[in-house]
Amino acid sequence: MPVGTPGGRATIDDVAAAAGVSRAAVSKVLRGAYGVSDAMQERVKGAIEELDYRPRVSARAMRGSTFTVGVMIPHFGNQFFADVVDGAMAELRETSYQLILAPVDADHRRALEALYDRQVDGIVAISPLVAPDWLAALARKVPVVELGRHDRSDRYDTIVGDDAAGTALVMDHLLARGHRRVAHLTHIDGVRQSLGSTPHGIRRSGYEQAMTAAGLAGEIAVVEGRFEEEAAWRAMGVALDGGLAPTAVFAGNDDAALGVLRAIAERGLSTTDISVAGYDDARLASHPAIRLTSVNQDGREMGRRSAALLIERIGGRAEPVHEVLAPRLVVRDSTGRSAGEPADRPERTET
Amino acid sequence: MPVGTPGGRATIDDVAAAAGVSRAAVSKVLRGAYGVSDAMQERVKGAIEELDYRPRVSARAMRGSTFTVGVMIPHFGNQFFADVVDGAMAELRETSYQLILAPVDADHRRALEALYDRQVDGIVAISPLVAPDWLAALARKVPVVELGRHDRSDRYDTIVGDDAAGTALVMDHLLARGHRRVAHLTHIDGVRQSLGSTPHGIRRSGYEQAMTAAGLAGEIAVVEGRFEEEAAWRAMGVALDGGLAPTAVFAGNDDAALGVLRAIAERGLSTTDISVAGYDDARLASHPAIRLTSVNQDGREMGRRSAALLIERIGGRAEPVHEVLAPRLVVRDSTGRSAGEPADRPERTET
DNA sequence: ACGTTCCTGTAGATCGTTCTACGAATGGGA
DNA sequence: TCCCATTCGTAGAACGATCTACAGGAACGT
Repeated sequence: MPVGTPGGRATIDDVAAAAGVSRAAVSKVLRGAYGVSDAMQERVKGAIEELDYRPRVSARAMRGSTFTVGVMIPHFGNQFFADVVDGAMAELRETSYQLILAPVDADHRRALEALYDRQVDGIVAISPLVAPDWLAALARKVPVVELGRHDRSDRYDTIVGDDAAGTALVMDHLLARGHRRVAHLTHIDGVRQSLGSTPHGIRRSGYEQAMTAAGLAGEIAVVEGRFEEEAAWRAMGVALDGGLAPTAVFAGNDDAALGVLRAIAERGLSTTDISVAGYDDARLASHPAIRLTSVNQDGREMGRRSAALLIERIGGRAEPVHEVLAPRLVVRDSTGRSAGEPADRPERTET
Repeated sequence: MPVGTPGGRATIDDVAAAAGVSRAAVSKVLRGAYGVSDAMQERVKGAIEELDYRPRVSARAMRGSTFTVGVMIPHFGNQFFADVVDGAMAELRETSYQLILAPVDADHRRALEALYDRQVDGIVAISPLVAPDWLAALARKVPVVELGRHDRSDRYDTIVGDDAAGTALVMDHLLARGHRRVAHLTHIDGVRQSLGSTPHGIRRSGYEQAMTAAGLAGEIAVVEGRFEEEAAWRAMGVALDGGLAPTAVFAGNDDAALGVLRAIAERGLSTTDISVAGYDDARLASHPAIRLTSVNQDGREMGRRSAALLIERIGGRAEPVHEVLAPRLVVRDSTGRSAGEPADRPERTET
């Protein structure tokens, strides 16, 4: 955009007038449609350049599509979600689709509606708390791909990590190390029956099952916080001060794990006293100052894949696709470095 | 949105038909305009509810405004930027404006154009690399508030931290601790003369000035990376392996500082060997596992303030506003914990 | 010379809102 | 009874693109 027109915005009519052709002709050139001579092409492109003309998406939206894809993530600053966005962006790079994000402020549905109101051609969302039938209704009007939902609607596609398997990996690891007083930090939402269908719900019940199966039902201790560093830190602090004394904590995600680590460190303890494991394997987990055991989910790949599915949906696919990705445990020092073991030994992976 | 209309999307005409009134009447009710009886109000609202009608933003955009504010940040996953978005969202919460984000993929201008094409009513952007006159041209067509630009256009408002002052705080601190071989990790962009006007440019030249003023011109060592953990880690690693042996590193932001810390730790060193300071004072900097000395800029407040300025601009203000925020140094263990000093002493702040 | 075909370009309807200008009641005062 | 205000509601023209249907002309074959 060179220094543009002085007053308002140039329209397709301005371009047509400047090039001495009809409005329809300009539209043809813009869309690369059939029936345009080289001479006209030339003149129109010149006029577009000169007037610094850019078609309005809103006007286009009135007929047909916006070539815009909406992405909704519940929280910025979460590395995993950022990776998802990155992946989706990479997938869309070579297409004519532009990506926009709707930030979430408490109500997930409002963000989805905001995208819908703006007539995006499709939506990629991480909104595990939204009711299935509400989502199905939305998906009837605009293609939707959901990340992290365990329900299987035939109206929207889903991509989800196998949270039960991931949780089992973590719990097996901790229990194998001899831990008995294992606590869990969960994300508490306003919704009731989300236990079986949300990632945090499944991680929580997976924890409880694993404890029960190991004969440790009596040791089950769930700390209710949120999957953000600060909230988790606060909740963990309260729990510790209230007498909770676990030897290991399974935090529902890495941000929460960071909060747990903070709470522990503030009380003069370290991961040799209380082991900590997280979930997501955000980049920071591998940082030498953190060395957090975590469950790897490839956010970038998930984002990429979800964008690809969405494009298929926009292209007309009607049959639902549901993909489940296998998680991978990455063991680091935050759990069970035995005394004397070197701190910088290579990471180990279990699938 | 209850389970909605079966086929396409309900329009204002559908609502009018259902309520047995004219299209104009429905529009009046929607906008809360004058000249509506209670009875009609009632009927129309009923029909809207029943049909699950939501006005299309695109159609509204054809006449007047979209009540949408666009935000552009260069990079997700950066805590500081996330705070900015959070602040802007908080400021807009009670207004009728909705916020959308455009993610950036290499070209900052493309993201800004994407927002412009979608006819947002105003733009908040962090795009220090975009040329001033290009930005001025954009700002002539849509209100723009820029964060982190040191130029003062009278077409767009700016909010910026005093990077020169912040840099001086860091450098004074490091030099006062007796460091002489202080290196700097900068962000390298494709643009030439950005030295004097971008935050990273000013931080870099501030570093060079401070070194020169201290008679250490010969010790100046600038490592060129990017302000992301991974890129900074890589660049620092190369530099260290290439023989660079500083006693302190001033990283241009906190993400970069994390990368520096990683590179150092990987080589068997710690912050007692090489002090590290960052910039932004992201939440993570205060984490007990990191304890990074940094320069605090209140991202949330900046975001809040920029949204407020934007609303003023949209409301018609023409005179430019340029605000400069004073930074504050937060000293933590990553710089100069003297041997024997306890690790958990309270943080100190210098302004 | 005439008809057919192909290639370019145009007219004009259309999408879903907003909003001005106007018409139809109603009620009150004279 | 008539007139004028006031109130409530409607008709219809925008807004800026897309895209179908069509018109005009050139090229070609007979």
